[in-house]
Amino acid sequence: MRLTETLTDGLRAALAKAGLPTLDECAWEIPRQAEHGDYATNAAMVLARAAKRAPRQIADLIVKNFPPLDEVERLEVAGPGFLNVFLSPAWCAGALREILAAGSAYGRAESPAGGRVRLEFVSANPTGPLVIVNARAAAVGDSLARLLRSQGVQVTTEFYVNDAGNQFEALARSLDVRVRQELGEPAVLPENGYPGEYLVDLAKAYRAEGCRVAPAASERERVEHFGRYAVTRIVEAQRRVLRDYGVEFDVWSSEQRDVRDQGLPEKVLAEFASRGLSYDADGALWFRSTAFGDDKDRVVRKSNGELTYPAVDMAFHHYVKFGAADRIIDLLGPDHHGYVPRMKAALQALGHPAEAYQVLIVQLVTLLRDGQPVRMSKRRGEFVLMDELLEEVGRDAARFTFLMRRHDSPLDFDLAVATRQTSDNPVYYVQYAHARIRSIFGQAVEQGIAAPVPASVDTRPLVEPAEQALIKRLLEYPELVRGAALALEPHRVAYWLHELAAEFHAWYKHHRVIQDDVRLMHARMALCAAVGGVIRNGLDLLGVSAPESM
RNA sequence: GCGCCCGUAGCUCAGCUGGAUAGAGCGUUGGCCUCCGAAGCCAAAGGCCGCAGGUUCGACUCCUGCCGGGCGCACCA
Repeated sequence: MRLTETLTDGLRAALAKAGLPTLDECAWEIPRQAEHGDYATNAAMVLARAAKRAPRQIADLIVKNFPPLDEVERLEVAGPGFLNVFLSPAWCAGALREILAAGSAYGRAESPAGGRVRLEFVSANPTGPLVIVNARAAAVGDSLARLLRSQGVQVTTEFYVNDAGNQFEALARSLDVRVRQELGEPAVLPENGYPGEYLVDLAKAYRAEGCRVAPAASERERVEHFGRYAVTRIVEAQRRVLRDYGVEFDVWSSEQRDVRDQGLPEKVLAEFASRGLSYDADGALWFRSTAFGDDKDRVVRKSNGELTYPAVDMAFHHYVKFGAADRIIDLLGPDHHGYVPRMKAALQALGHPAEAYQVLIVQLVTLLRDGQPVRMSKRRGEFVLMDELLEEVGRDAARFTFLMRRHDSPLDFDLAVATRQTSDNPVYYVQYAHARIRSIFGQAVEQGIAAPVPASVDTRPLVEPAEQALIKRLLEYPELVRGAALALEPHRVAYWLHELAAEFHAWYKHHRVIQDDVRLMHARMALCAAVGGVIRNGLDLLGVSAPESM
């Protein structure tokens, strides 16, 4: 059971015993000042109105009636009515052994009961290579999946390939032109074509593989032929870069194969029609999204008979995603946020609760080098590519840097800082703490010192304030992970790890681990092992490695 | 014009769903390696939390209105 749950139970028992009204929710916080205890709650102040008594009076009653708990050394009432809890050092010492015993399971939910979540991210168009903002979305999405899974949620990660519609056609025609150019034929890119160098390379590959299009192929067949080839190759390349980044998707969905070919958009339109949620106007078919909070109604079938993109996406969400999950989370770029209300409207119209569809906006990334904006390469018609980023700064530094920021806050990514292998770079600071700990154990082995058995370590010698603080910090970890998963905010884990590393480095500087006092040495080795283990668990949630040495 | 996001130290950003005296990194200044990894540690300086109201025991946090920045407002995707 989590510590705050135990405390809440104790609080409720005290309230009952004192004849006070109970509390549905109890917020525990970790005070900034040590004098305010290890945990504090404002429960007495919250109850003041319902109980018709002064907060401090209620707090006093709670203290008097609080059941004795191993966890708690003493309770204090402070300020306007805060209830401050001081943990028992003896209990903390014992808890350290439990952290060690739990190992990689420490911080994971005990019971797997989190429902099924469909988590879509990156989903870059199959019209070119992945760029830096895709790397950010990949880091956030993958870490979210890890976080949610650690809390017992069944997560399916998904990359949705938009291999249909106008841009598919534009891509196909662009490749068609490039192939003709390879053959020495005069051909120019269409108005909305893709000018990137990569299509020239793709045309070369196409030729080299001896591919060809039937001479008698119709326009329609040419588009299909070149479009399929281009999408297949580009998606392959995207998948490869993501794999190098440590991100693998459970599902790669295809707009064409999984939605359009299944006739799902028509089914959704029929559904709308049968419920009176759509109407004809100006030769087009409109979905009455204003009935569900959108600011204007939306076209779902154009006057030329084609489906609009949102119509297809609504079908995808309703049938495919909700067909396999209770909850949908989409990570979108800021340019798509105007699109959210209509999707919400559609899903509510189709009977899904509003909270079952969540959208996280992953903001843009500005690339800097030593504080100066990195010039986009106009010649290539491209930005900074994700594989270039990985090559330059590496996977761990890239991921950690992205996860040091809230996803909805625009990010300045300084290549020079991320590349630098110094303290400027938070990822090395955290990894260094782990490597240092491994190094201590390596040193111990060299000196013929056996590591203590976690379950039987006497942790009582850990009496230094810095040691008590470290243990308490480690005890926060499960709640931290839970909170980060609940809020869908992986950056909390990154920050917390940085704090833990800082506390460890400071303690390490002032306290020797390997020494003559064997009891103390074993206790400190246990502490080191626990810190190292938690750092490893935390980094794993971020998809960042915990190196043995650096 | 309407909608969404963002204004916190010189810079980049946290602030745990409303708590007690505002946090970190970088940068600046000054210290620390005969001792388990100096990719480290210790210390100093640095703030009208954009502005003004409101809600309450209590606001960086919630509400309203301004100011400033970003992004959206298609029968594009």
